[in-house]
Amino acid sequence: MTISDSENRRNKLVRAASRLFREKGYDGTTVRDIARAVGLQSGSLFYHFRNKEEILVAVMLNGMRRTSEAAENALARHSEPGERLQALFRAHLETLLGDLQDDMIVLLYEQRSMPAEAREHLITMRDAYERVWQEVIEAAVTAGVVDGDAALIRRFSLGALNWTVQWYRKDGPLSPTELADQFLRTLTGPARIPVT
Amino acid sequence: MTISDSENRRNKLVRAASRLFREKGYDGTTVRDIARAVGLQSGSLFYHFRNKEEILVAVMLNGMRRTSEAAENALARHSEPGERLQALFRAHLETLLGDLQDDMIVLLYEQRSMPAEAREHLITMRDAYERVWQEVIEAAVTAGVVDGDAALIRRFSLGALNWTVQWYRKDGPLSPTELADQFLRTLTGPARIPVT
DNA sequence: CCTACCGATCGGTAGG
DNA sequence: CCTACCGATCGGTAGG
Repeated sequence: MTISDSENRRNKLVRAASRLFREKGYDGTTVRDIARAVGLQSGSLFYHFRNKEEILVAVMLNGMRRTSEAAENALARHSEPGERLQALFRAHLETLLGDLQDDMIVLLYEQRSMPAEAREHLITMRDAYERVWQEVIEAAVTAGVVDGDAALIRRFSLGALNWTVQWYRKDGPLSPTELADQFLRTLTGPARIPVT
Repeated sequence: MTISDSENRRNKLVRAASRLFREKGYDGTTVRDIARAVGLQSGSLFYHFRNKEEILVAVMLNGMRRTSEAAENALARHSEPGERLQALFRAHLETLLGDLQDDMIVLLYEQRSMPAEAREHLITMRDAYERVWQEVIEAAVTAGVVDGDAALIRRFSLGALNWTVQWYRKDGPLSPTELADQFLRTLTGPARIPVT
């Protein structure tokens, strides 16, 4: 199966756009910036996308889809509540700080610029993702891995994790996986989570 | 002491701008939007500010200054490590979700649009603020109120707190103060923090 | 996919 | 603080 040249070019445009949107914001990025990044004239961009918003939608859906997939795959390999919580922390942070980091940051911070219909679709996907978190945390509470209200723990955890994009450096001392484990330990207290 | 009309107008512009920057982003807000919000012609705005960036700087400094002041005032009233940590959590969230919420959200999310010199000034202020957090958390670790690495706990906590602007609703069940206490309890585990 | 272009809007200024 | 305006740039289109 070969990837058509047009599809390939489209993907390059989406990747260039996600980097630019992250650096300069959606409103601060021009269609000329994006076209230039892949060696096109600005008018040619509209052969691949109907308008600028459509590029943003592609970036966001990409980030959201990969986040959900990573969580699913990680959870499929564990059944014990503490391990599932750990797998979810790791999957989230590995996706957030991995090679899709640009998409993820745009996903977190440019919701405002989304066209209404696509934004609603994204919110539906995000709600489903948060329900997964809710269930995993509820099971962890029941098992005594963590204490407290599950919804608060979920918001507390996702907030702390999502905020890492503000300060995490790849050349720092901790990998995303190690950082996820450290954060989880902060939440559970020492020695309540299995070491794998 | 009377406030001059000009100063008053300037303040109104800053407040209108902070609301607009929060709603539509800095790049998505035009000087015409801001001027219209206080009943001015767009050209007249430049009688009060040299340029658009200067308005953003005013909003950001406002938010950062009030955050630091709130923390100082809160800490001045406590000496016991657990109480100090609680006071800091409360002060941060009360400022973040209080009547300066627009300024605070702009402060958190529009750093990119700041002119270089003012941005460096803000970073200096933020570093000082985070050092206060670091010291309070280190004291709390020493006192056994929380376990773990102080720098990680600081980032975890500030991340979780700052993220509340994404989902907190004033008409929800918890006040900012109550939410701060709940979050702190999530961090410390049950019954390690004094109830006041 | 390029060339050539358009109408709209932007931040900002001059002169009063 | 308003009027009148400017040069630059924006997202997007027509025709090939």
